[in-house]
Order: sequence, then structure tokens, then C-alpha cells
Amino acid sequence: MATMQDVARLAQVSVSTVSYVLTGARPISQATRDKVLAAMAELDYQPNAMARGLASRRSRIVGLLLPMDERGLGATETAFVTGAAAGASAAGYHLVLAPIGVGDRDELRRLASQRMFDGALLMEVQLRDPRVDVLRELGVPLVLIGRTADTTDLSYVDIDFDRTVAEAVGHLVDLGHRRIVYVNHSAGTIAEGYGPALRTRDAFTAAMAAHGLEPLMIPAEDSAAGGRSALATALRQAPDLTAILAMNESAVFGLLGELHRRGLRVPDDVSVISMVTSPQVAELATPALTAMNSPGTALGRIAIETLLRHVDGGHREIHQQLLPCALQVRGSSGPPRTAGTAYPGAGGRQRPGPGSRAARRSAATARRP
Amino acid sequence: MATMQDVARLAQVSVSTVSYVLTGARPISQATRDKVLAAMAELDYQPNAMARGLASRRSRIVGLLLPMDERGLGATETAFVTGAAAGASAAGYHLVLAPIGVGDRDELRRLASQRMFDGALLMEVQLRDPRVDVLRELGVPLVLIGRTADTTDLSYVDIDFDRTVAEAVGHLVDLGHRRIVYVNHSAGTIAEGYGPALRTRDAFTAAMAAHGLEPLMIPAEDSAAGGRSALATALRQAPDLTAILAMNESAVFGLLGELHRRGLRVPDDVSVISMVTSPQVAELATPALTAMNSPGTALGRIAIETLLRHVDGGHREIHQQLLPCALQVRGSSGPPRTAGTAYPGAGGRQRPGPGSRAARRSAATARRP
DNA sequence: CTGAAAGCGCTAACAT
DNA sequence: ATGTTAGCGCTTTCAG
Repeated sequence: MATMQDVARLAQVSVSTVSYVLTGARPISQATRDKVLAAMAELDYQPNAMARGLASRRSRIVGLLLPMDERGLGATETAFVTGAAAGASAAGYHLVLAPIGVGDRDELRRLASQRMFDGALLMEVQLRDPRVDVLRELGVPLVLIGRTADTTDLSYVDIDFDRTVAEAVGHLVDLGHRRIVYVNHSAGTIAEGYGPALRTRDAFTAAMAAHGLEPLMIPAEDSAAGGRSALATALRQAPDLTAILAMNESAVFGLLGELHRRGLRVPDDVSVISMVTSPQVAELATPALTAMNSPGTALGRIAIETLLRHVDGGHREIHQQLLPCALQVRGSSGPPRTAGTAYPGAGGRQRPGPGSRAARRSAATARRP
Repeated sequence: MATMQDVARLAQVSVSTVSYVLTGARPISQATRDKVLAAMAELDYQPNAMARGLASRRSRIVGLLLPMDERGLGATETAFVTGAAAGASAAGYHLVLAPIGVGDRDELRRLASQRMFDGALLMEVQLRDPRVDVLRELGVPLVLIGRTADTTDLSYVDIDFDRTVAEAVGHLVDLGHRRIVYVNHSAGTIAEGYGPALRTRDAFTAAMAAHGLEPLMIPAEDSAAGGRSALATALRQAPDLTAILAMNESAVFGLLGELHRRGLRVPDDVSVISMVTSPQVAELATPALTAMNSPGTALGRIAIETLLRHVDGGHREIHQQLLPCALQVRGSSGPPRTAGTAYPGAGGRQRPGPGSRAARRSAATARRP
């Protein structure tokens, strides 16, 4: 393995000159630069990462902090990770996957004190996240994927839940739906302050109010079973529902199954929109789910780029960015059964079909102008 | 940030003594060890990772090499990754996610030459994988998750496809199925030598032969659409099929959807088993998929442990281990429609239900003793 | 525009 | 059982 010494000797220059052509930290004449480059090529020289890290106090490694206790990552989280890894790699950085959640405060302090990370990306951020304090205290630049309650002086990228929910609700209202139920994450998740669950809850309430509609939210465990029982609850509390918005990739499948079991057809009897969903998962359902596609990869990439700007540049300006999920209409949304009559111009398919829930929908129908 | 110097000064010993209590590379008296430990605690000392790496020529970082070009990781691959990350972390190592596939030979050479990785885990291994040559040449220990064609002197962990397929086929045969179709990955994937596709193909042929049955394999693109058209092909080539084995998490959902569209019920008309599938994904289907659960997390953990044995110990003995997927019977498998009569002792539910495919199955029925 | 040399913080001989 | 010291390979002053 050739060292910088070897290169310097072969190129007949000093080591510092070799270093400077590598880092570009000071001007080098074209002639000597060429000599050095030639020597490097000749020797297959690659700078030693540890030596460089020690001398420059920059490891060129960033940490991706995420808890991995639970049952693996969802498709959206996986997209964050791959987006971040690709972004880091493209910038000549390395991404370390560190299994560190909000509870691993001391473990993080230990890790960060070793100065292996030039910066850190935090995933699964809680409204109150001790990891932020630890990193700040140690002077490690950080960027959140998600948001804490107080984001003063904090860079983050996150999903624009307000816009995402508003667009989802808008899509359903445009189709003619009035009685829309929101299936959120579990009550426990909401109680412990999980941002996305809280933000979408509030956004749903606001969006429905903006249309003069009454919001109904049902919590559901993140599982098919959770989705099934959420549907039961939903039909009990709102027998006249014609559309469901679901924030829960796992639950939505149970929900679809239960709809089917009860003889309710999608989208003819009930429209279903899945929020913050990866296209791959949306395509698995039958019919394929109309969904708000999560910008997972883009978020990961932007987060890394933001972080590296802080690390590289000493860039002190914070960067806070929200990305909405994009509506992608697939097969699970359509006009409500009676919309053809009530809203002739609402667009979408008109499939009157054989009626089976006419009684149930009487309330919704009555509500219309 | 305290350095080893500071600790040595405070404890009134030499730096080497501090180093040795840290590494345990030579005996230290209890008295001085205590002094040193106290000083460390007092100063909140953490060894500098880069300095340690440079001096010891060991970064305590291992690379996880996987291509990330395509449309993200599946649940099974994600489980590898999280298993490996957890294992590395538990052993005091760091796991770098390096987006490097079989085609990134030069990029890998560059990376590995920087001596940032003490070892590497290779994912998405092809039968002929140039990454192996590069790493060997550079003296970087490696462990495969998967297998190349020639595994001489190579440590690997992989799924035991033979056993997995045999058990899946066995389950179906026990239920009374005789006409079983295997839906594999795409023809292109098979042609380019993707190990799992080839191995399961051969294992399927062997398993069917062992039961005196005729194998039929249909390739399918890794998508819902691929699954749908694979089903059409399957029904054309084997109208009498009663069971499908699918090696393709995406296709299997399309397959289920298409079965449903054609009025074929699962498992009453057709049993479906998904191979190498994560429980989370299996639970999404309706009915939940009977599946061969992939041992993703375990593979990742074992792979890391094997690698670290090579790295730490200079352990030269290779380790080759296959783990089968465990059969988990959920709702998508049951006896074939007529099995109740033909194989009264076959077990499982008996749901005769209203016949709709009697004609189609005549051939299969005829085949039975 | 280039060179010389002093570290970066630690490990691992080599001493004793 | 402990101390001394020479590097590990690079960056970055400080000089020219």
C-alpha cells in the first residue's frame, strides 16, 4: 500500500505538496500537479482514511441514528436510509448505521465522544429528543429527519403533513365524498407524542373543517389486525362513511381485507387512500392503493446534503424544509356510490353497480346540499 | 475533549499503561488499573477513534456492500441490514452502508484501499462476483450473504433453499396437492445467474421429483403485474393446478389479486405459499400468506459475527452456514378442493364450498391414484 | 508556489 | 508490572 511519502518521492516533491494537490487547500502549479497526479496513478495511491481523519479531525463519516429495536424498518424508512447512503457516498462520505434511539442517550454520548462522526442524521425523532441535546453539547452537527417540538436553531427535513393531508382530503372531497374517516396510528403512539400521528391528526381536523365537514379519527395498531378492528370501529361510529384515509401502511391492508370480508367493494362502496406510503407497497394491494407517495429517498438525500453543508462549510444557517407526499391515484379511490347524481361534474369513474349499502349512506346523503 | 495524555497525567502513570488497560493487551495490576479507570471516569475520557485506528491499523469499521440502484430494499434485505448493524454495534464495531454492487469494481477498489474497512459483508451476491476478487487481493476479510458459484476458501451464510423448497413442497403435498406450480423471479434474473432463482428452481424440480410429481416453473417479473400475468400463464399451462409456490414478494400479491379477480378463492381453490418472505409482508395479504419466513435478522447477525471472527482473531477457518426459512402456516394454504375425499387424513380445513372449477381440475383428479 | 517540520492521539515494540 | 519512545500517514502551520 503506497503512502503519501512514496508519491512525494516518486514525484520529487514534498509530502505537503502531495497533500495540497489532494485537498486543494492551496494553489499548485499545473506542472507539479501533473507530476504528482502521475505518481499517484503510477502507485495506485489512495489516501489512508484513518491518517487523514486523525490529522484533519474530520472522519468523513456521518452517523445515521435510528432505533432498530422494533420489527424492522418500513419501506418509507428504508427509503430514507438508502437515500442518505447514496447521498453520502456521492459526496465522498461514509454513512454509519447506528442503532441509537431516543432512549440511548449515554450510548450516543459515548459514540459521539469518540469523534468518529463528523455529523449525524436523526431518524424517528420524538417531539422531545434527548439525542439532540447530547450532540449539541458535544458540538456534533446534526439534521433531523422529522421534527422535535422546538426546532429553534435546528435543521430538519420532514414530510409536509399539512399539505399531504389537505391534498388527500381534497381529492376525496372533489370526488364527492363527505363522510371521511381518518385511521391514524395507535392511541399509544399518539399519546407518547409521535409527531406524524399528531400532525396528521390536526391537519385532518383542519382540512375537514375547511370543507365544512366533521372529522372522525380512529386510532389503529400498526398491523393488519389493527386495521381490521379500526374498520369495525369506523363503521360503528360512522355507518355512513364513504371514504377512509389511512396513515398506517400495515393497518391499511387489514382494513382492505376487512372491507372485502364484509362485502364492501373498493372503491365502489368505500374509497381508501393510504398516506405516506411507498409506491412499492401501494402496488401490492388489490386494487392498487391510491396513495400519498412518501418522498423517502429525496428526504434522505436532502438531509445528507444539508448535514454536509454544515459539516463541510461550517455553514451555520439552519435549513428547514418540508416535502409533501404526492398524490398518486391508483385503483382504491373513486366517487362515492351516489356521487354521480349529486355531483355530476366531480370527475372519476361512475360505477353505480348493485346497491347494498343504501340504508347506511342515508345520513351522508342527507348532509348534502 | 480529554486525551490519553490527560488520563495518564491525572492517574500518574504513563500513556502506555492507560492504553494497555484499555486494550487489555498486557497485564496491569489491579491498583493501577483502578487509578486509571478512575481518571478516565473523572475526565469522561473516550478514546479517539481515528487515532486508535491509525495506530492499530484497525478501524473497527466494517462495510456492508450492497447495490442500491434499483427500487429500494425488500423487507428481507432490510432485515439483513438491521441484523448486521445490531450485531456490529453489539461487538463495538461500526457498520458502514456502502452502495456498491457487483458492477462497482473500481469504486470498491478505491474504497477498500483507503483502509477504512476492517472487513466487508457482501449482499446481493452474484454467482460470479468481482467484489470478492478485489477484496481478496487487498487482503480485506469478507463474508458473503449469499453464495458465489465457487465458494472455496470463502465464508458465507445463506438461506438453505433446498430445505426451504423441500419443506414448502412437503407441506403442500401433505395437504394433498399434486399439481403445484412454482412462480420464480423473472427470466432475465434467472438468465443473469441470480443464485436464489437458480437454486430454488433446481430444488423445486428435485422436490417434486421426490414426490413423483411433475414440476412446472413460471418466471415472473418482480411486480404485481408480473404476478398477474404469471398466474394467467400458469392457468394456461396447468389448468388443473391447485397450489402455487411463489418466490417473489411483489409478484405474489399480484397473483393473489388476479386469483381473486378470476373468482378463485384462496386457499379453497388454490393454495399459495410465499417463499423467503418476512412475516410483516406475509401478514399484509388477505388471507395472510402461509410462507417460509426468511431468517433475515439472524443471517445478518451470524454474518457479522463470522466476519468479526475473521477480523479480530485472524481466524482463518472458513465458516459456511445455511439457514432454512421456517414454514409458518397462515391462511393461504389448505387442502385442495377434492382432497377431503382423496386424502381423508391429510389434515387442515375441509371447505367444499360451491364448485366452480370442477372441469378444470379433471386432469389433476385423473392423475390421482 | 513549494518545502520542512510539528503534531493529530493512540498503539506497540523495546526497555527495565 | 510499568515506562519510554518511535512511529501510524496525513494535515497544516511556519518559512521561504
